[in-house]
Amino acid sequence: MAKVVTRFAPSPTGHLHIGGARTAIFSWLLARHHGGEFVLRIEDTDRERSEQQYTDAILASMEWLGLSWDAEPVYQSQRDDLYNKYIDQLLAEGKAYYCDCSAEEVEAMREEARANGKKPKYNGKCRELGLEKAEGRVVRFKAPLTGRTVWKDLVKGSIAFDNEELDDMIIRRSDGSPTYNLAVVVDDHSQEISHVLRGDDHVNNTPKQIMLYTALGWEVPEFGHVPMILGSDRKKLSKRHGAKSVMEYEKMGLLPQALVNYLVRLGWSHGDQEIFTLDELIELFSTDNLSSSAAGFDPDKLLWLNAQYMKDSSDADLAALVAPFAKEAGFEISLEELTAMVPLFKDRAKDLIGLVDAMRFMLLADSEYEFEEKAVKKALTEEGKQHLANMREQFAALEAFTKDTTHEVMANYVSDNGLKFKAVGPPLRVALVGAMGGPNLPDVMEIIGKERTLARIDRALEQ
RNA sequence: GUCCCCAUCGUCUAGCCUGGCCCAGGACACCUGCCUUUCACGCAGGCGACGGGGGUUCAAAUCCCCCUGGGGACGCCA
Repeated sequence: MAKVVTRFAPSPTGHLHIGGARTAIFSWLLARHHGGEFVLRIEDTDRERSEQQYTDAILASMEWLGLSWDAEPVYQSQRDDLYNKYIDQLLAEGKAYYCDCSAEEVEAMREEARANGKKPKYNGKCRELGLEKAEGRVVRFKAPLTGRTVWKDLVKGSIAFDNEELDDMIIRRSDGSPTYNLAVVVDDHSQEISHVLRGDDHVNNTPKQIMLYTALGWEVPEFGHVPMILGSDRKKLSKRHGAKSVMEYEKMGLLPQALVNYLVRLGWSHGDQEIFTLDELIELFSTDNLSSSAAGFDPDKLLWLNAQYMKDSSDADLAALVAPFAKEAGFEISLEELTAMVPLFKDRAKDLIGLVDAMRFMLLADSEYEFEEKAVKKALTEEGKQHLANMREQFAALEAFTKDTTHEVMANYVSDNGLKFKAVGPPLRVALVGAMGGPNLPDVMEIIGKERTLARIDRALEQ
């Protein structure tokens, strides 16, 4: 196979959404799998809606996801000369023509076609008029009137359109700027793109583009149209489904690898495997096992995957990951301390914000962590407090204050007094945690240390 | 309206091309139990699908046709 070059071509009119991210990932994987190149193109020809801040945000999201690109991004807004060169070429070769039909006229043609039970389209009025270049005239592509345009789609298989369905599209606007389909073809060709992977919504543009390639005498690239992502209810993805930008998932505390893994798995599979490293993905990826039907987005499964990645992270890595979230929540804590705490909590949260939440009682000062009323009532009874006071003395006497020694104190206290663990566990838990849930007590004590353990017991005794 | 695409558990999917190994496998979610001082995690089990109808065949989730349903596109947006 010739060199594989894929691309991702976002238009900077908003943040990078998960749908776009997914096609970007597929394109990236295809290139990496073949040892080819992955390039970026910013489709900013819509000057009204394009903004630099969105380009910056999209690139930042790409980086966060780990999708490296191989050359400086190309900006369509800076290539008018190139587009014009080819539009002029088509004009010179009689494959395009000037048209002076007004918007109202064209709209009337569409209405008429629709009334006749046809697909609404421009009727070719100026096609053979031989109009000269003039202010306010657009350039239209002289599309074939008969025949069929067919291609073998990488994900959907053979797709065919009757050329009769298509009209003479505008390739240069009256203000002189090129339109999307023209610009895309010129760019994909000039950037030597071999495989175009893009959203399903472009299927209808493909025959038009193929015609342009043919008219320009260029080789047609491979096309693959990835189905879109729907909400879990199979309806169009919207805000309330969690149709968010990549950036929002970053803010929620998702790991980029988990998001990538989830998105890839949504519409692509390799047998029963659910979790893939990036290297595995690169090695296994093929458009052959891309699904041709739309996929529903399931936030629960995404979270589950994220939890798996958190569990598999090293303590140091996870600590570095949560650090900004802890800070955001107002906690000043060193990376060392976080690294020590994280193993107790890593499998108790599904995202980094949840992780900070789980650690909250420990992060809070001894004078500030809160007691849950219900738990206090249940565990800090007179009897419970008595046991607490007794154990406090033994903890205080400990020289080495570790999870082993504290556990030993508890175990001995239980057996010496003929008690059940249930008699001392809950009160101590409420004393240290403020609630009934949480990690193993000796582990907690070892981390917060003797002073803080005693301080917390003292506070509990006052409840 | 016209054209294009799609159709397996609630959701993501395996199987479909190369019919029999599938009274359909895995994962998430859900339910039950186990583990545990608690909450999670984990483990074990359970619930749960080939959209409908016709063909072809000894045999169809798999091949063919029709229907239905869903999505997309029909711009001087991308």
